[in-house]
Amino acid sequence: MSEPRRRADAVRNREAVLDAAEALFARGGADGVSMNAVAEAAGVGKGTVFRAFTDRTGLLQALAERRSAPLRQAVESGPPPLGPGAPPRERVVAVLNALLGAKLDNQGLYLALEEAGGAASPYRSPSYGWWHTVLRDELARLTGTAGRADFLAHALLAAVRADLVAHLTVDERLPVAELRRRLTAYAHSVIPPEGG
Amino acid sequence: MSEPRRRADAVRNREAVLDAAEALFARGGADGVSMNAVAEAAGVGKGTVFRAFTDRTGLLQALAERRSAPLRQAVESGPPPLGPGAPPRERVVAVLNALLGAKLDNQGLYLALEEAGGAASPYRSPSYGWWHTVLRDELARLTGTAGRADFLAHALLAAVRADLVAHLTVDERLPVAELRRRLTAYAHSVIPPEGG
DNA sequence: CGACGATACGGACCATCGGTCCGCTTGGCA
DNA sequence: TGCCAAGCGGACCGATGGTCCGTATCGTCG
Repeated sequence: MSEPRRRADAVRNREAVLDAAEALFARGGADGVSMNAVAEAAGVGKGTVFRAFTDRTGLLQALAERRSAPLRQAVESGPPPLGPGAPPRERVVAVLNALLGAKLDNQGLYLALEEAGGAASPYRSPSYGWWHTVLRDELARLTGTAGRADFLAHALLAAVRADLVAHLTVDERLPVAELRRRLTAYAHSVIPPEGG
Repeated sequence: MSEPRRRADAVRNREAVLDAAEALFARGGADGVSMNAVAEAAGVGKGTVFRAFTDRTGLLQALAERRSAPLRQAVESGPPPLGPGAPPRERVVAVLNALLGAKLDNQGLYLALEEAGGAASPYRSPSYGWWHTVLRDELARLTGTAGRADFLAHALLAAVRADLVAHLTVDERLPVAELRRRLTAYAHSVIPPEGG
């Protein structure tokens, strides 16, 4: 069961690749961030990148994982309203807004991550499952049927998808503050009241 | 201003390509439908495909256009509840359900269409704009502020995105009837009441 | 400390894909 | 019937994700 021990240089390189890729996404946006570019920026061979992350999707997921770790931590065990304990309505809205924030920073990364189809569909990533579970469980405390909470969670997450967010802020030039306001209003109107 | 007249063989070939591509998507799903494959299946050179449709996105959009023309027609000038005239709530729900139906048939096509990023983002296609306008205008009759209706329309459309639909029906094995029920319930709960 | 096997490196290499180019063919009009 | 613009097709191109394998390095054990 124990992991077979990783060599020191492998660990070091993995970190370097992660850093380089993060920088590339932060700087240029989504385009131009090819695996070749990442390897070069990290000062590492291409094979090294693929050994560390299996494929492009693996790299993107690891990257997103690292970037959103604090947020997940806050949701898992931080103080309300993000952490457990707040009334369901408030917590769901807080989580959605936090997620929106993550997509706004890291636009390039999340665009790349959600673009993939087939086996790499965003819906198949463990990360999506995690967020969906959090929302669903919280919503289940408000709605009668489980199926309802389940679909509602999907719908709410769909409203903060990276490409929609990018479209609204970049193409339509909707100010971020306004976007936040609309998302919040929408979420409030969607989430059923306390009385089920 | 007049279109420069198209040669007969060009028209014929265009149709052949459309048919071949449609068949490919209907049969195999999204994968394997490369431009090369389409050209070959149509019994036509690759250059011909690109002259007729400019690029891959053009082909996909033309394809989707053709497949959904009757639906658009029905929404534009058909009988209620899909056509104009029905109460906003019912019409919006009807349109969403119709859209869901279109994504369920033609899964491969819509998956391919929504996968694209960058300049070919689904949100930049005229088709999306059209559906969004329809929903927004209808919703605007119910909500106070325009911005609210606008975002709500986006959110509702996001709930029937091809990859989400595929995830629910294929991965989660959610029966189509159940999906329809949940979508309808969700839409009803989201759309503000008449007095809104 | 030396040596040996497992692990990792790197970049040449490969297959595939969307898209372009251009010499040849064909349709349509006078 | 002859001319020429419109169209054809498939070889070709550049980029990309992913693989392969000879070589270098790590870490351990005697």
